[in-house]
Amino acid sequence: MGTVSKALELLDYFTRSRPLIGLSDLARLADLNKATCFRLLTELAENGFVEQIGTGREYRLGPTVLRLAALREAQVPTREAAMPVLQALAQQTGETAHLSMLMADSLRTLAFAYSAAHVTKVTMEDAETLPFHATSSGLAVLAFQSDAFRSTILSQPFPQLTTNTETNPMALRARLTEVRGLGYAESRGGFQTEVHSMAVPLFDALGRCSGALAVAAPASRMNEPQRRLIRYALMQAGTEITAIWGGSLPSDIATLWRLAA
Amino acid sequence: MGTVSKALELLDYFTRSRPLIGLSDLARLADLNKATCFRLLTELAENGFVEQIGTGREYRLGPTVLRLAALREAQVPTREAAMPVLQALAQQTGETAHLSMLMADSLRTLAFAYSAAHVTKVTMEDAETLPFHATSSGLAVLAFQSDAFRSTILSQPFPQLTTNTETNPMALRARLTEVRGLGYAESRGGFQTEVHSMAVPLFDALGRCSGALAVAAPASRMNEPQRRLIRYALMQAGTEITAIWGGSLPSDIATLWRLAA
DNA sequence: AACCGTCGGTTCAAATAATAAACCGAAAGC
DNA sequence: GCTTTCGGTTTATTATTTGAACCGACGGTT
Repeated sequence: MGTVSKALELLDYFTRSRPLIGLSDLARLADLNKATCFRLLTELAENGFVEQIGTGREYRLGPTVLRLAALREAQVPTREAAMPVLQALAQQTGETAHLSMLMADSLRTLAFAYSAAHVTKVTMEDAETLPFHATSSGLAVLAFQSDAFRSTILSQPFPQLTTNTETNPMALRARLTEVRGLGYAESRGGFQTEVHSMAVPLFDALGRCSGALAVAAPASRMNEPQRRLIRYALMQAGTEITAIWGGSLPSDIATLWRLAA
Repeated sequence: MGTVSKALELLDYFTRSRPLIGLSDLARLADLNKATCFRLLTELAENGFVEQIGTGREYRLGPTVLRLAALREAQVPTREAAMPVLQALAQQTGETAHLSMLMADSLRTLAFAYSAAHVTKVTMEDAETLPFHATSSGLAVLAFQSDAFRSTILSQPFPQLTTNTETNPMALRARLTEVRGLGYAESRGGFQTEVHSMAVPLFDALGRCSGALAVAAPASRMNEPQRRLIRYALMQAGTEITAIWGGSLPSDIATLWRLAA
């Protein structure tokens, strides 16, 4: 791994629940020598990707990321354009909705919306990576990738995150085939016990599946009528976001989703 | 300059008017060997900071910047929180309003808002760097920096951008003193002929001046009543944004702005 | 259809930049 | 006042980056 990647990966340690990180902490987290970490942070800071709060204090993400994001959104409206749909989805289903995107071979949460319908809800405090094998979003996205990409992912070992996590590559392949046939994916406690979720794939302007839209709920509220409601709402919202992105649904998906309506 | 900075600086070549850049073009722009540029781009792409459109085509900013920006905004609401004020300012003055922030020793445009009042207006197509010596925003920000920072900037030679650009360091120092006394800065065609602008400094939670708020108009519309209106609106909006940012105005500025009202 | 320039991408020896351990002084905890 | 940890610095050693030349593919010209 090159130096540049090491520096960029430092940025990944900043999350909603850990927005401020000190030099020594970060060096430990990233398993880097403190001097190395310092030099990388200094370079990031010189370019405004991180900044220090007071004097000799912790680091946090800097203003440059805002500027870059504004440019990206100006060219490819993704997040802002999808937010209203995401919020409507949360409200409509009464559960937590979230949008994830494929970024450099890993699936990351890009945005989420809560519903006020219940006091208990699935919270999304971290901008953490969503494992392909254990989340409905991961399955939805993986199902619609190229064979090559899918095989690369499936050739790596999968951690057993809960007692319900499917880790067998053969069984996962079968589930992916099933997902392609249904047009949506489901996870029942595979990522976190007590959390069930459903997800649909999203497609960009080139017809590639570049993300997923999901609704996650406490297992206790996931009965059959609720599943039907969420499935329907997801397909509607998925169609909408794909359209906003200027993407087009593969014709078989379009058909599946129309039939489900 | 380290490898990391070289990679990060590649991102700076993406602007609103040049959102897609090919490998060879970028290598030329950044004055890098094509192989080096390719390796850096590959690392940036592996981390989602850039992406390629089709196959073997140009590069553009990637989705990772959105995720980082969302995190930054969650911790330090800057852009989103200021947008409504910025839009109101544009509408109120009938001219183009823009917000800039100090990022790693350079002042960059973070957001802008147009007014529909006139067909001719100052457009902000590029997210370019604002020169300290030739823009009202630059003067407003520089006036409120530490002596050390100010001296560093003033020790570098200034390009003569228009016939009205002030490039003499001594004269600039005098103007900065004047800006501190008035609580706002003005530029009459120093950056672009035919563009006059006025700006006020913005302050963050630690009392540091971290950006500026400006209104730019065609020179032909900048008469004395209009100047008064813009000055007043800027001070109002500046107070508001500083408050939203959790910052506090230096007492002398607060006094100046109150008296002007 | 042969030519030309340029594209994105690759190779490999040579050169340069990154690394890690030890070391600061300062501040915080005990 | 002792100990630990902090952010930051120094240094020789080491591994990575670099750049010229090269590749096949593509798009115009002639």
